[in-house]
Amino acid sequence: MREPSPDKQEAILETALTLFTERGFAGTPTSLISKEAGVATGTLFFYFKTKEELIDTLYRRVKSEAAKEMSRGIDKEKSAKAKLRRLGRNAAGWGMKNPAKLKFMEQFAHSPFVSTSAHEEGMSHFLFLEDLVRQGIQDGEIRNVEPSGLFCLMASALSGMIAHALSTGDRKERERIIEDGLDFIWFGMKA
Amino acid sequence: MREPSPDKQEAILETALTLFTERGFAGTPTSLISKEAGVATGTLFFYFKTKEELIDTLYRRVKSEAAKEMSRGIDKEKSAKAKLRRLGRNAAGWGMKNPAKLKFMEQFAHSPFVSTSAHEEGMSHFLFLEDLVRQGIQDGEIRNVEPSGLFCLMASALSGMIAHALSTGDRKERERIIEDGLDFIWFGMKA
DNA sequence: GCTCATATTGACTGACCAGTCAGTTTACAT
DNA sequence: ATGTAAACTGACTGGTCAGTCAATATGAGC
Repeated sequence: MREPSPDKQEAILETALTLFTERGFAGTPTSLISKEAGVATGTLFFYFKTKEELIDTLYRRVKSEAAKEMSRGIDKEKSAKAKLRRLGRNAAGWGMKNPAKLKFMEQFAHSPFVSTSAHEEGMSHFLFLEDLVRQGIQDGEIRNVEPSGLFCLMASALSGMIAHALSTGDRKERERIIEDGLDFIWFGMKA
Repeated sequence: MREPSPDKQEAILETALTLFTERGFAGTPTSLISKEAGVATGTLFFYFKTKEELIDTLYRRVKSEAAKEMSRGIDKEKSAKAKLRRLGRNAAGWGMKNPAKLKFMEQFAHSPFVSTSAHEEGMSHFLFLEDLVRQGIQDGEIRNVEPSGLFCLMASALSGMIAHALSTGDRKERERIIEDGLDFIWFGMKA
């Protein structure tokens, strides 16, 4: 018997990530992915039944990783304000370190190539964030408006902020953009 | 001689808009577009040299229309706060009335199918917004941080807000989402 | 009505590509 | 060593589709 090689699957996923962000889903033939990943066409289809399954897996992974990185250490903070700020900084840090994954998320967030179920699963990882908002409202730290609305506003502002921070090469300026962005979000939410 | 028919070109663009948002760029064959638009394949390629030229034209048009609608009547307002609120309401109103166009913009904002030049032209229509922010800072109404950063934050929050408002059918709730969103944005910006 | 330029048609083509499969290699068990 | 189950290979195929083009329809000017 032989064991499936996590290395090969990983190589395929990583290559696909880069190529999909650079050339789009339809613009990248599976043959190119397998070639760049150093495996045969057949191998790609051994690990992923279809091209769609490949992008779906990729989407789930990236979303899940992003959510995990963002939530890192927020229970250590006690106030909603501090939690939110920590979360924002985590998000920014991850985005700076993984621009390809970030671009991938943006590019395929509304894409019909990614299945509805993958989109839903991706969303689900960020639900803890809505709870965080809800708790902040209960504690009187956050303005009492519909939490799901605040969550949307915060998430999109965050994403816009990171994209903008990435557009400059200067580290100092990036930090300034991030701090300003976090201020914007906090002032928008606080009671 | 015969004149090119604006009607046919319009029908093609309108059909393409719907199909692209529903099925993606690569997912919609030109043959389907022409069929649904009620013209022959050849006619589509008479009005648009390539499929890319078609989506580019569409992108430019939609972005330009969106910008125009958003800026409607903002010179009537005197304060930055009032201008911003008017702009936000315009944007929301347009988005509610043109969900397909909005979805198209979101879906293709980061798409490699749309040429760089079309992306740039699309962006350029929203530059007046950055000036508005700059003016507000000068007048002491808006917090003194880099205007381009504020612009990004505002734009992404706005877009997130509209998408969220569209997800409910109830008119009253929509209005609440919009008012809450505009508050969020304003509190985030004001001095 | 006739002419002519151009709009319109749709069958066709050449290229491309997702996914298959018959065969080959690998590594584990006995 | 040998058997064997599963990983791996890559040439191949069936289908699809962007874009072409020779033929035809249309309408403006005479």
